[in-house]
Amino acid sequence: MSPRRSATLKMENVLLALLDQKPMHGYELHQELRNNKGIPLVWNIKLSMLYAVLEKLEENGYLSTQIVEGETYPRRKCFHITDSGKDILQNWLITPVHRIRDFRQEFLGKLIISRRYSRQYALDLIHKQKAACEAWLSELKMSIQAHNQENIDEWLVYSFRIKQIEGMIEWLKDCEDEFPQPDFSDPTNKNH
Amino acid sequence: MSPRRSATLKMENVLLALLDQKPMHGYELHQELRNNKGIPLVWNIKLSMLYAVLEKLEENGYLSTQIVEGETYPRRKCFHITDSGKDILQNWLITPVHRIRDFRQEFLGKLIISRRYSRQYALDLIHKQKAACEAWLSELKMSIQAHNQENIDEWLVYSFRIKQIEGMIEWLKDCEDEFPQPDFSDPTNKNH
DNA sequence: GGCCGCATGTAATCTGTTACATGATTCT
DNA sequence: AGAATCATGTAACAGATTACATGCGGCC
Repeated sequence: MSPRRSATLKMENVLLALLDQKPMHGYELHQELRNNKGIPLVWNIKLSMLYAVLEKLEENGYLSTQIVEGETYPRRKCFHITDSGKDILQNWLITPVHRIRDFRQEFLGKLIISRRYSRQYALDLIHKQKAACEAWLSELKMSIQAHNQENIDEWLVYSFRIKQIEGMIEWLKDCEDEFPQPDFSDPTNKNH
Repeated sequence: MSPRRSATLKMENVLLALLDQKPMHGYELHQELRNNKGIPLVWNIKLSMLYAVLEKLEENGYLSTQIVEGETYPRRKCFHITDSGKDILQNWLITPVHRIRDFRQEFLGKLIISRRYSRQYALDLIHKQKAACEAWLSELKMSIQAHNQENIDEWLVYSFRIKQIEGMIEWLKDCEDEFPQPDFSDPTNKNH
């Protein structure tokens, strides 16, 4: 009864993705995160916090658990991703972020994760995000047109956002070019 | 005894700045914020939250209060900025932000507020922030040099940050050019 | 009388983080 | 025996935000 109401997940999806590769217990997951090259640059989580988040994900039904009594090590609580968890993760990975402020952490997280699945995944995400950015850009350019006289404060804010988004778009283009390896893990068609 | 320990202020300085112009009560301050053109674009605060923040600022000694019993209106609690509050505000206004993620909200807030004091204030802030950005940039360029082979995840993160900061620097330069009015509120020398 | 604007706040909730508690195994 | 690592959590605290409570005065 009363599964804790799920606020929309953000970086928690990173955990789902790691557990989608292989089931792990909390401590192991934490080491996996620390050993990772890219993710710690955009997301850090303390061990005690990790346990709390995993519990929340379990309450929401995205993870199931299994106690493993070991003879050579203390008991472990092993987390498996559920079908519901896979749905949530899948959906997160193909959806661009909808707010500028979510780009620097959440979009980078998505991209790093999506690249682990396949190059095509990552490129699709990049294309969708570029479209979203271009929509923001044209909206902002209308805003700045509408207000450009008199008010400098508005000009400051809007022109800054425009510059930011232009940077994002340029960078997304760089990314498209910068994924060199032809994808051989996903040959020409969908899931086998 | 035990004045609530002051976490470093961020956007609360905006309130100090408005109260530095003239003392106001909470409700009035809130309207002042809403009527403002620039600030609501970077910072929104609900009325009930505002009261809580004002109380915190008072406990920290940055504001003092005075009850005003009116005959034609309900009783008001009028907030005045203290010398201590002026120090904090002054210091905030001349200090660039030290983390990239504080730029889009906190730096824009500083700049909008500093412009109300004088053009020279704003230009000084811009120069300092540009220097800080350039320091970040050269640090990041070293990081990306050190890691550029093999690891794409690191490249993603560092190259994005570099692009962001380059955008900031360009925009700061645009700002310098875009403050047209020769400052006549601060003629040639310091506070009279 | 009822609603809106003025004016102030409290209580509850949610989120994130840190500090602490516990205990087993392995290494020296 | 003592320290480090493995392993899991709870309790406490801090911060932001929402929802709710209260009461006056003026207008329709």
